[in-house]
Amino acid sequence: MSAGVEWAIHCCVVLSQADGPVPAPRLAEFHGISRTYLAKHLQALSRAGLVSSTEGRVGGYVLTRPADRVTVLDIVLAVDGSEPAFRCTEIRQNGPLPAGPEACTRPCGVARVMHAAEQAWRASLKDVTVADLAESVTADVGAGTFPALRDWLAG
Amino acid sequence: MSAGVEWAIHCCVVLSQADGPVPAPRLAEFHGISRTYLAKHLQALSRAGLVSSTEGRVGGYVLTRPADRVTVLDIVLAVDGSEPAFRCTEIRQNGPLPAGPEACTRPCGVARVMHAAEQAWRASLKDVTVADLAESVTADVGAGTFPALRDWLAG
DNA sequence: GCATTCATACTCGGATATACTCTGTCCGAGTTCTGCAGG
DNA sequence: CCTGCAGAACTCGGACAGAGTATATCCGAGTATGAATGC
Repeated sequence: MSAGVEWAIHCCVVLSQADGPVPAPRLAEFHGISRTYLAKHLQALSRAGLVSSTEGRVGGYVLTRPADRVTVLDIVLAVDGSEPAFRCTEIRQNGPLPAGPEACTRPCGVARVMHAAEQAWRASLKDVTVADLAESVTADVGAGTFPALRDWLAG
Repeated sequence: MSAGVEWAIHCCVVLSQADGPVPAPRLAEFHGISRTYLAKHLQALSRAGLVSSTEGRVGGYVLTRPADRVTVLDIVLAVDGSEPAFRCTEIRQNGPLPAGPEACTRPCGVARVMHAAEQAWRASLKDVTVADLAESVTADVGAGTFPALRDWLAG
């Protein structure tokens, strides 16, 4: 899995606590990561419609939806792509003893199992929102975190 | 996800229905895939202890355990590695406003969510055995499939 | 006819090239703020 | 003092290299078979 997913999720949590638009370089500096590469992933979020970008001197990124309407799954799919991890190549239709296409009216058992597992994975990610993550931050490192963040963003 | 996972699973299903050892080239020919590359993945299964290899003229691969004791998760982890897909880099400890290591007594919320999703994925794969897959094959393409397979392997 | 020996053919296993995606970077297009000149 | 304008600085967006991993391949080590040979 792409490491940019982690960056994107953390950035969304920060954006949910910011008052106005936050530029990409500021987000990168806050997390101590590469400015230019983070910008690439933020572009992916923008293409997916999760964040809205404004240009100009006071521009930056803003969450388009309320934090409790943005799921972790949304972010993961936006950054890593929405294609399933497992792609069935139908090898049962190859070789000297093939199961003809007419006999394969539904996906083979292997594909069904992998698909079900991916659905379970997605369902688990869909249950958690950015708002939930923000709450967990305050629970983990203290309630003063986000006010300090806002101060740092303003200064 | 590696495409070799699909190959390995199908090969395990075939091995569960074979009477004796099956050589890697035979498995590759049956599925219409690369001989040498399949051999590499079978080596992974051998290292993981899922299959046992015998050399010599009548050698080949055999399942070490009964088919109903081999889960799809076992095969996936053997081929793709057992490391989790998501690796937390603890970027909350970076930047100008870091959450010190002393405040991070447990994994951050993001890591917890990703870990839970991966657990759900693994649990789903662990529920299905090679025996279940073999049963689904007979249900999908007919009961005469495996006898024909055994005939082809013998011939 | 039977045991022994040897050549052989077949198997697996690891070491070796290539293609593709992820990672990281750079520069151009566009927009807003700010300073200044003029009325 | 207010308004209009021009410049500049800052922003995003897409196009451009490098590294790591998945893909594909080859050849060497080892073993059971089978035939040939000697008794």
